[in-house]
Amino acid sequence: MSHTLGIRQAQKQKTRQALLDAALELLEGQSLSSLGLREVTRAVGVAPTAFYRHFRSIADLGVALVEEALGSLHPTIRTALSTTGDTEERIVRAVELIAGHVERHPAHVRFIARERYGGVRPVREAIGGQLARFAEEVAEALAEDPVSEGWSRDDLLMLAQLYVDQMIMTACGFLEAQEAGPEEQERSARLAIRRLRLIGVGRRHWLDDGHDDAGSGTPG
Amino acid sequence: MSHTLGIRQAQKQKTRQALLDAALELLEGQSLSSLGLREVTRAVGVAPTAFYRHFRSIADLGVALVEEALGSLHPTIRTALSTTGDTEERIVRAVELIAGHVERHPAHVRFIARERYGGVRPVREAIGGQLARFAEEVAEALAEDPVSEGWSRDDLLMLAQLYVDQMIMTACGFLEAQEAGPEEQERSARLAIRRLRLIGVGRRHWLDDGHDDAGSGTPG
DNA sequence: ATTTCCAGAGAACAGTTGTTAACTGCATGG
DNA sequence: CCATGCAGTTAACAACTGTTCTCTGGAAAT
Repeated sequence: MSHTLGIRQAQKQKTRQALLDAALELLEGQSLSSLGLREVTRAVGVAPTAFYRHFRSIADLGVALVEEALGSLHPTIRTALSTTGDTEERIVRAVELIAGHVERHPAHVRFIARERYGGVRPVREAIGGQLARFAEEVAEALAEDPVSEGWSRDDLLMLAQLYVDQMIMTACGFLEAQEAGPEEQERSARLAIRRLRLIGVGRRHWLDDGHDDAGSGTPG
Repeated sequence: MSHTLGIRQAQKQKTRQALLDAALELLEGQSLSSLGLREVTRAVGVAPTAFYRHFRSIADLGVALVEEALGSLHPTIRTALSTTGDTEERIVRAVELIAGHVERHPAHVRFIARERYGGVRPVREAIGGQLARFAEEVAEALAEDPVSEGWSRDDLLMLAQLYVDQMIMTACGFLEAQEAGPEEQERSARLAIRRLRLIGVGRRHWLDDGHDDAGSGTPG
């Protein structure tokens, strides 16, 4: 691992990264299923056949892009979840964190939003897998919160998924607001905060009303 | 309107509908931005040039598909919102309604989910416009509910959008569950119900805690 | 009955696509 | 130092794309 990889491998990874970058840029104006192999190689300035040295197909490249866009986000989320503070503070912090991420990696966010239900099955599944991992991490963090006392594992996961979906929708909102001026971004932020607030209120009062759900079926 | 349109116009509309249907079917395996004009006409069994008699471009056809998929949904939603009953009953009713719609028009739902953040700008905007209309209708219905006493117009719209987004995500869940067996559909339904329940709890306790938000800025 | 109109057909255009094959040059391992 | 491996090139393939122009048959209007 610590061994500096040779000139050969280094150059290969460089072109591979160039392909990924070019693809991501081209994807700002279209979907993955319409992205052409030649289109990508042309943008990089490399022969079409060179593509096959790195990816089996465009779908394969798409999966790699998912890894790049979401894979590195796990530690960020973990640290964000472990920050202490007032409920309100944590909400604002989370929204700011999302806003920052969208501002720094807009193309990545757009790609994920676009391909989450996009036309390329393997990519869809890759994104779904990563989001499921996020949800589990959030659920884990929620479980350690004293507010979650008495919550079933199922309900915790439900709430975690709700938070993950909310995170994505907030990111999408910022993305749309980004090309509509800063005052729209501000509006998006305030909207996201209020949404999270409302979900938080629901969370704190979840066990107040009786939830005699006969279908939950998790007696353990 | 009541005038029976001539043989000429009738045949034209028939071809137009055939193009829409064929496109929708082809879109189950790809995104709109990769759908070819010739691909569609070939599926219908018509000359490629005939396409231009009905649509200026594929994007134009996409917008027409949005109209078809979402336009007819407004009355459904309005009636669904005006049904009376217990909070829990209404939630279950709503989820059942979504499940039924997905089962009846899976291709339409898939299309909307896929193109909401898809690669074709006019289609994205058409979907966004329709969803905004939905949100306004929901907000209107919420305003008449006694639970909404004391709510600001802004907060009502926030909640309405949350419900609309929830509707779409529930529909997407059913779509994914559809190709995974009935027990997965059941699971999706129960998950959606609990989500709506939690949001409902948050709604009922929204005004309990003080929300001295200095940034809302809607004094009028 | 005759003219007008127009949905759709047909052919052709220049470009594009993914994929195969055989190649070249250079970093690498023995 | 020399042989091997392999990233990237070149050329060619059949198939496909959107768009234009010209044409035709039959419904509609006069």
